[in-house]
Amino acid sequence: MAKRRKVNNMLGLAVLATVIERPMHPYEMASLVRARGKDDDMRIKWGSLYTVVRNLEKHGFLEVAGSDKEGGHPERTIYRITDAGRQEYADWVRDLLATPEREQSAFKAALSVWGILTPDEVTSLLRGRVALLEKELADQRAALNGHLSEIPRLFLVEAEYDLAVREAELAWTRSLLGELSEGTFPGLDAWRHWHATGEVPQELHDLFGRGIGAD
Amino acid sequence: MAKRRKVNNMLGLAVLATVIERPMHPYEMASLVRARGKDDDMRIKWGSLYTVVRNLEKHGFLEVAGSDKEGGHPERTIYRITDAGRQEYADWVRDLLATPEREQSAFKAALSVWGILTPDEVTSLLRGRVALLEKELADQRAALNGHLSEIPRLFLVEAEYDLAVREAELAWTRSLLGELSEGTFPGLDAWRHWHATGEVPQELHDLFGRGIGAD
DNA sequence: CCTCCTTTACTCGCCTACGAATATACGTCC
DNA sequence: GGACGTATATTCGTAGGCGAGTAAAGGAGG
Repeated sequence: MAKRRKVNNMLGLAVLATVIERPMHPYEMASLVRARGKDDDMRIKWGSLYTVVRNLEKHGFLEVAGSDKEGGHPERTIYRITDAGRQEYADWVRDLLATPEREQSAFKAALSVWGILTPDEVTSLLRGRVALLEKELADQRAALNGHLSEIPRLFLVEAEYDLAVREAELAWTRSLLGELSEGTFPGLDAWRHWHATGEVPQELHDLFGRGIGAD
Repeated sequence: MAKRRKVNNMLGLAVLATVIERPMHPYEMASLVRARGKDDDMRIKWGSLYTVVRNLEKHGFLEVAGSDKEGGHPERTIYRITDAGRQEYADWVRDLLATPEREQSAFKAALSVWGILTPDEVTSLLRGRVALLEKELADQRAALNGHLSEIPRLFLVEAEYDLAVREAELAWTRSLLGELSEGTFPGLDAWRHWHATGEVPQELHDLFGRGIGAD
């Protein structure tokens, strides 16, 4: 049901996942997440870290296990996960796995308004996107294969998932690009004409009256 | 380059996309976005709307075109897009189209820590996810086909994109689920053993010493 | 024509997110 | 050994996000 969590920030999940091992101070949690390469999944914002930890404590998912003053001045506070915290953690993961969430994508938003650019410009921009994506994906795939040789898949499924989804994105974009550059995308002329003359072509005209896309 | 925008909220893009047509007041922008079915892409948060509009004005992308007092008390302020606003709008769209952004997904985060659940529970949760996803996608596909019969594809690519990506997600999840339920996913026994006895299996043991996933 | 519900339209205020500043310890290179 | 860069740890300020509250207007029943 994707209920609203007391602590919603995904960084909180990373914190719980880390501190469940043993009590530690916030900075150490972040370091561990980073060391394990999971910071790629849940980008660490240093400003948020301490807020999130404090919130987790406020809601009883963490508790202070003492504070460490030796060495560094900044008096580090050590946190320990509580039973409620373990509960919340597992529950959260269950929820995330079971409930498909519609995440909003920037690219999708851009596609929904691409009409303000000319088809030719769009084509060239998408060509750039595809090139970048190809390169990124090649690197990503190489990195994954490298890791797979020393780490069990159990700890790498999220990377496999990410790769699969991005590959689908690439494939889709490529096919769209094909339609655009070969001129088979329907309405291309009207689109071009509209930008050239500023006048709305007949076939689009009535759509502007009511809301475009309205049922 | 994905530069940091003065106004970063995607709702701002929706606002610009709407107010570019003609001057209007914030509520009308939101209504139009909703009427056009684009609220699916950029979910409208009423609290954010006015903040975003005010910010767009502060940065010179919108300007006040007068205020309307007739009728409703709440004194509506009419905004008009400026040249800078048109510029920013096009620029923003260009940027979003050309630059693939790594969006962080909740599902991905969950997959990165799925190990705390037992493989059997994960399997059952994913089965649920797949079922939900199938249903949602069937609806989405039907809706898209319905729209395609009356609206040019030009205004529906973002829906096609979304569908394609979510179908890839479904396919990937299905295949993972296959491996899990047929027992072909590597390390299943170790995983199960770990949860049953609480002891870390040999093959995972050395991974916990250093950071898992560290290079 | 009075009541009540919905739609229109916006404001308020809390909470969160996070960049930037801060401050010490720890090497290391000349 | 002192100057300087980098890693360790945390606090602070504040802009922004957004739920919830407010309030008039329009319309539908009785």
